[in-house]
Amino acid sequence: MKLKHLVGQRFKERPADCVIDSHALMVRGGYMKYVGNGIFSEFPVLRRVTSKIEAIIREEMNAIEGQEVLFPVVMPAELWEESGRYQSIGSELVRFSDRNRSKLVLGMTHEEAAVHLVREFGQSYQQYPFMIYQIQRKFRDEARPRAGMIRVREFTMKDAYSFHTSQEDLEQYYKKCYDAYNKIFKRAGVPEVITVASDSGMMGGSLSHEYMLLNEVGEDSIVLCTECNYRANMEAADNLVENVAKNDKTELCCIETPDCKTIEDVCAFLKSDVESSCKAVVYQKNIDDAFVVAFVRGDYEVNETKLRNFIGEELHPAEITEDSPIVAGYIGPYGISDQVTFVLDTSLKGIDNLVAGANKEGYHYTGLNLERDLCNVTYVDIAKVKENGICPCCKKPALTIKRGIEVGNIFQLGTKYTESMNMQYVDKEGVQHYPIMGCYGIGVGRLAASVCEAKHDEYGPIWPISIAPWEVHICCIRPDDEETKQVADALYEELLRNKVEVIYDDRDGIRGGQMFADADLIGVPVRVVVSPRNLKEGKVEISTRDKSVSMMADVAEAGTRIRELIERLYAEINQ
RNA sequence: CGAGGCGUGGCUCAGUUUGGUAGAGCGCUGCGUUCGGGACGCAGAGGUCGCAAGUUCGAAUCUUGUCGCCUCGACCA
Repeated sequence: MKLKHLVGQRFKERPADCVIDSHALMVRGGYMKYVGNGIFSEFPVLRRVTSKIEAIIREEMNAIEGQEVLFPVVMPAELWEESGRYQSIGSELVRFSDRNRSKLVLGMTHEEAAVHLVREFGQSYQQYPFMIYQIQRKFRDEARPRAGMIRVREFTMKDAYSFHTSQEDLEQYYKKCYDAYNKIFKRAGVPEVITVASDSGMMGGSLSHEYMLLNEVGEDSIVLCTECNYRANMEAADNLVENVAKNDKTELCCIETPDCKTIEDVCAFLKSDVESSCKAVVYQKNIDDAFVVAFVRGDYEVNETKLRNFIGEELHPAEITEDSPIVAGYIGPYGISDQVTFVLDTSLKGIDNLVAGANKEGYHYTGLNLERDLCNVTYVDIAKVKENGICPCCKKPALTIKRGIEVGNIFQLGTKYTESMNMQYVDKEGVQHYPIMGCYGIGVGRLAASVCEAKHDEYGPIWPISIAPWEVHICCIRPDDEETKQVADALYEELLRNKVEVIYDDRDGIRGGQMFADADLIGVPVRVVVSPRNLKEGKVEISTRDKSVSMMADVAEAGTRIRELIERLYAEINQ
């Protein structure tokens, strides 16, 4: 490919609306073009990256007996009504009608389509297990697309669905898929992708893992243990708290605390510790606006995912008015209105002498002892883990919190979809059962953008060779010089003959600086500079994008040296 | 959906306060000089100033409405 014919313009200035580097570089480098909110087209450079990622995924999925299929993007609403998700999913699912007023949806995930495709095939236990997958576009009407290709509305995803006749079989396959995913990320040049335990969310099911690329721009908080291998998404991380009983039980007192609406105010006023105060966070159920109050120790935050899972309903932050059965700023578990559901976090357990709101404007209780003063006290883990928190695995206070980009996930789904959509098989004894499912996803475009985010410098992406748009970038400086042009042309031809993927810059009238800047933006791992200056010594210059290799090679040997270098780069990734 | 910011050639932005013939740099076309980290000169092309209504002799500029984008929040396999 000659660079002068490559579709997609590169330019110097950082676009104003790009917040993260990968987005700016991919726009500047002619990788992608904005079409609409959260919607982009891919130029050839990016398409070459994403198709390489797709090829790697395909190989690894096929290697664990995956069978590639293709589901439709547009599906009749009936299919989604069968599983119940036509109702249960919010506006993220695009719903519309065709000319006959038939209700349709845009595929945002394909569990329904997968079950639909195989429910006749899977009637006998003898067909199991099997896995089907596709690599396809999905549309999700995200509330707020952002960060370039990281969070978009339309995107390419590999989604896989496996079907099993026993939980043991699912678990065995889940492990295979777990390993296959690690291979995929390693082959894509990001072995640093880690797995974390995750919350299953709307997918349902029990066990699930997310694959995270640790990066500051990530949207997820990841809890890691520095002493053992414990890793979890903040949403799913267990929070262990050990309160040391002080045995200083005192009487329950109601004390006037004027204008003390925050924990800090109250603690300052009463000269008490935040650690022996009780913070209230108020939510309302989406379904009927009923109030739910979460009580956590003053220095903790509520983990809304864990709270939502415990309540079993969708929640939203409360709007407290004068008619509400609670008094903003003075909410406490003792004497709270019985119209309100409240949950006590485990961080409150074992505190003898608690400060909490008195449910009365301008008053707090001191000396509250939950087990003594309330009946039937149960504690639920609904708080966010804190830095240096106790690891649920090794019990050491060694937890740390980092940001991560979710590039893939795997779920043990169970029978949620096979039951609701009535997919059954008969076993040896002729008894009907619902197959057990697993599902496994990787966002292709997000992975490309994440790799760019993780591996770039101020001049452009530094693509791992396995997913780079090309393997070699030849810069022919001064193509108006006859010998230079001849040598560069010959090298280009030789590499093409040897099936090397090469992008060739032989533009006339372009200065070296601009050629290098363009090459940096395209981020090809091996760069070859053919110029009059080098040819004076009978050499061409071969270097890597990350600057780890830089050498001069004789013209006659250049092709061989380049191919050796390419092999070495592949070997480094696959070692 | 809530709060804030911004919409002026392909890109980055000035001009808006105080209304008076639409600007610069990059990019693009042609010619010339240059030629290893985004060169220079000359000559060009390209904009209903997001859209609509209003005020005015006159609106990029003032008013109202509307659409879009960005950020934070809500939301989220």
